[in-house]
Amino acid sequence: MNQIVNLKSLKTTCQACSLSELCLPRSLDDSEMVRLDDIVQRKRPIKKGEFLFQVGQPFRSLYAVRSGSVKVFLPTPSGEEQIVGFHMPGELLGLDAMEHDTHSCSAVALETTTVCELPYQNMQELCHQIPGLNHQFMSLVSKEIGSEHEMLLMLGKKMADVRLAAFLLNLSCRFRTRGFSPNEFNLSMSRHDIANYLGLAVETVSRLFTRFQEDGILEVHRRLVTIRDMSKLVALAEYAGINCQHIKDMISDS
Amino acid sequence: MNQIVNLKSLKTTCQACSLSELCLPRSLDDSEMVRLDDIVQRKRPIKKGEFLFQVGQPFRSLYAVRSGSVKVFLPTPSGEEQIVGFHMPGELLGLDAMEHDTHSCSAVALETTTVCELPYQNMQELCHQIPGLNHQFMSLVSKEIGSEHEMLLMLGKKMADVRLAAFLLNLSCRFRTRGFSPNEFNLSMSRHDIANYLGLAVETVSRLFTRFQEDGILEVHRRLVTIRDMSKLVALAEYAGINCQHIKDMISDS
DNA sequence: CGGGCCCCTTGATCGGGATCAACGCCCGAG
DNA sequence: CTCGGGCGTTGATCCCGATCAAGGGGCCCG
Repeated sequence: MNQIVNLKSLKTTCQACSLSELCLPRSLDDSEMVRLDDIVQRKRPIKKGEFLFQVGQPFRSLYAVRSGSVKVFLPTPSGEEQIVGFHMPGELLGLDAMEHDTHSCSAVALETTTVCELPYQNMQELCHQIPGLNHQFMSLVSKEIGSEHEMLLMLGKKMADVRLAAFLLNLSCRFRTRGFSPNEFNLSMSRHDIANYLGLAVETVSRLFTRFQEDGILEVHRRLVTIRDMSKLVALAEYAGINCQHIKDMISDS
Repeated sequence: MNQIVNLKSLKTTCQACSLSELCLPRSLDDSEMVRLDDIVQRKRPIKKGEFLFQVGQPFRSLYAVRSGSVKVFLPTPSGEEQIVGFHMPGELLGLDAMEHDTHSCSAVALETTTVCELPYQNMQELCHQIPGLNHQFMSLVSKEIGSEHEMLLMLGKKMADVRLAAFLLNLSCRFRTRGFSPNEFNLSMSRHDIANYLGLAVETVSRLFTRFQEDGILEVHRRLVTIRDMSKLVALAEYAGINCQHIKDMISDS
């Protein structure tokens, strides 16, 4: 009896999910959402360090992060890795695997994480039946491509401090969108991961955090980051050519 | 009368197109291909330096390169640009615009180029009617994401010589796939563009071309590149963690 | 055919960030 | 509690590739 209650609480529906505005259900009506809900498999939480999938595995499902966070990376033969993204609740993973029906990158949880599994076969069928779902899916895919373009710009042209500033600002925005404070948040990834993602050495990232603190931009304690001067951070990141208008609007609103 | 003949010759069909195996028509049957053909608008050739679309323009169509080549780039407020890709015949452009119905990057012809325009609205409808088309479309999108992941790896971790080697090898493969010589080809982009794309300075690229010649890897005359020692090139590029197995197979075949 | 511009190359110097090295701190395990 | 190890910081040095500078050569234009 008790167990049934637990199962029910685990089996949150898309309708009840606070992320539905960010995720696939966006702009679906109630009946459509129920049908999406039917194919979604909500898995037991995965622990920090566990793989969601690994490069080379057959591709069966896409995954949407429900809580926690995930890093996605390309392992190289030499044992290094290149992190290509960090994923937060409401974001989709596994899009790169549709080409060869094989995962071309690996995904590992950065903390205890829950995901919704979307069997691709079923997703295709449902996208076929619900044009709005297909549209939202394409939109998320397109967003992924766009954000990778921005990343190419960072890695190709920008100084180390600009990269870190843009990274922090990006996180800040994503936290805000999810209802968390944009000014104070915990990094779920290590300095090593940040450095790897930004194409820098760990030492450089560490030194930059120190410098940003000295400049009064941040306050940092271990992985807790507090943004003290958003406008300075924006000024730095604007060199990245990233459009920060919405952040400026936010600042002037408050 | 004469004009009619010219129009007909311009109006190549998907069925007759030598690129159909690379492009969207892949795995469609004849009747399906005719329907795809109906929505494809074949435009007059665009000249070197002309824009196919520009950042900020409303998104109406995807484009498939038919002949020639195109560079795609993000312009920054400061007037620089970051090239995010070069596109060859059979490849799709404009995928990043589906998110906001606005182009988030610009595309310009590197030489006289012809493209097939695919009005997105019609594409969506046709994808809905032809599952095979939808699948091939998703596959091409996925491929785009995958190749951008590889680019992130290059820019994040690799030495200049490895980047250029991997770039040339990548071109070589794509020429081969299109029925051209993988060992001798003309670069349609300037040194400046190559440097920009690879996150290097023009001078560095130029010096590397010289060094590769001294090492007997290449022969270069202006934009004509001849690969003299494919295995050395592969050895260099393998440091990039790029899978070169198919190239090795090709070498041992010959 | 001649001039100018752009593309490319080559040389010299500089500097941002990688690398090497060492240490402090937090945290979990025993 | 103590020990050990991973994570993060800081300092010193080095090097790859950027930048500055200059010159050559092809191509398009008049």
